[in-house]
Amino acid sequence: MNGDSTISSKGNPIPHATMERLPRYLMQLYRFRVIGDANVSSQALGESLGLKDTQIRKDLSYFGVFGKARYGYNIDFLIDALEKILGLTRVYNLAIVGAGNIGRALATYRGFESREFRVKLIFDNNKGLIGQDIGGIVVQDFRLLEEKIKEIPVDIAIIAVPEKAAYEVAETLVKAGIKAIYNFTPAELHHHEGVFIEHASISFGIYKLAHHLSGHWPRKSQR
Amino acid sequence: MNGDSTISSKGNPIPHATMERLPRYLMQLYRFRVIGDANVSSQALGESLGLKDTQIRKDLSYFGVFGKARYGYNIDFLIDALEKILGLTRVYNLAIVGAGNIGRALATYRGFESREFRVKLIFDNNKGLIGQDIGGIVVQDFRLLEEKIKEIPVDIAIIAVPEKAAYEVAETLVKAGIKAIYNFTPAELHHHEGVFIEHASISFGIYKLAHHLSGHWPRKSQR
DNA sequence: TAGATTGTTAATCGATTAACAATC
DNA sequence: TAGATTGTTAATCGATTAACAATC
Repeated sequence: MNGDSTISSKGNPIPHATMERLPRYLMQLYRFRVIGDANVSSQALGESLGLKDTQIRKDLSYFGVFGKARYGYNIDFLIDALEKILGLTRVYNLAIVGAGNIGRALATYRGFESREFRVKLIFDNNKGLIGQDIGGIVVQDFRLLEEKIKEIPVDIAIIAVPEKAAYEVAETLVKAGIKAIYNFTPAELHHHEGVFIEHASISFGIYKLAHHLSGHWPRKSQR
Repeated sequence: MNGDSTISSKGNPIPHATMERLPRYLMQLYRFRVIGDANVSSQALGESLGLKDTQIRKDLSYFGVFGKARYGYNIDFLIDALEKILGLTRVYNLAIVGAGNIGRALATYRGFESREFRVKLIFDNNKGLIGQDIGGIVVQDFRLLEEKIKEIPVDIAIIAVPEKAAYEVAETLVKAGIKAIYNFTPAELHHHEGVFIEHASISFGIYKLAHHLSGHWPRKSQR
């Protein structure tokens, strides 16, 4: 979508699809570690994720050599490698824009806090919400964003406002120097040079389910 | 991932990627309609979504003929067609399992209610939550799920519980006859024959942002 | 009519998988 | 050693895009 090319440690471009899978590999490795496994084969890992073993080996091969023939992959070592690849070796400060239902849920989402993502700031433009405490953080006036992120540097901003407001919020974030945006609205946010935007659409997935359940569509028709 | 093949009105299989894009087309067409446009070219639609015009035409061509040379696509007609394709011509009853932060946010999410998705039931196993009212719906004991969905038929179940509990919840849902599951946990849910499962991962997207921001990974190394 | 835009075919590009030598 | 499993090459598969005749 954007000129999204990352280069592997061997100089090859990393397929987009590979990058999508790595977090799933990492999560599954955590699960294996919890149950006490020390190593895992590409076949076992693939099976647990509904993927072919060759897919796993190819994906990992972009980043170097992690396995041993006959033994598979050392889980601790591979976890370490994937954490490095995914940039999970440092802490990321998050700002959430929008203190409505979704924003509040994300502010206290354990999946962020249990990893290296720390919600530091929450903004809204609703006077009824400004000043409220959400999980230990006081909601700030959105108009103070630029000022506040000078005090507390923010790595990733989450947009959790109504769709209509999302475009303006994105503008403001980009102008304030934010380089990574996680968009929880259906808004189409593009064209911001040098800014990474990830879309986490809440409702799009349910359309696919609806399509599956209904299983019909119009025939040729019209003119 | 699963043997996910849908067949178009012309007998061709519809690419997975196409199905992912259709909801975005539909949303963008709503936006064009709101501002009063009557038709749109594949070029204009593509530009607004960061896609090539040929991509749009090819995607639509799987389902039949919707455009007119020289005029592009009639927006009302195309919206109608896409709604049919996506199965948005009927109402879908939703059940939410998990009345924590995410579950609550989804229960009152406008993006569902404003479309043809109606939250009808909310379940949890936490005594402190059972009996609570969330947006007009009383949280029920999860153990009563099978019984309750006999009274109120449910088309799609949303899983919004802690990951650990997700596997068991999915089992229960499948046993109760649910055919479509929208999974908001990082759990890997597979292998349920005849059941459509969509994953709406909240945290995976943020790993991609972290990777972009960090832009490093291990070199060859180890043995 | 002339020009714009469609739907579709063919070419390109990218991602997955099968096959297999290397190796533990 | 024999057998299992890796990393990688080559073949396949699928998705995107360029090109263009058809058509409004």
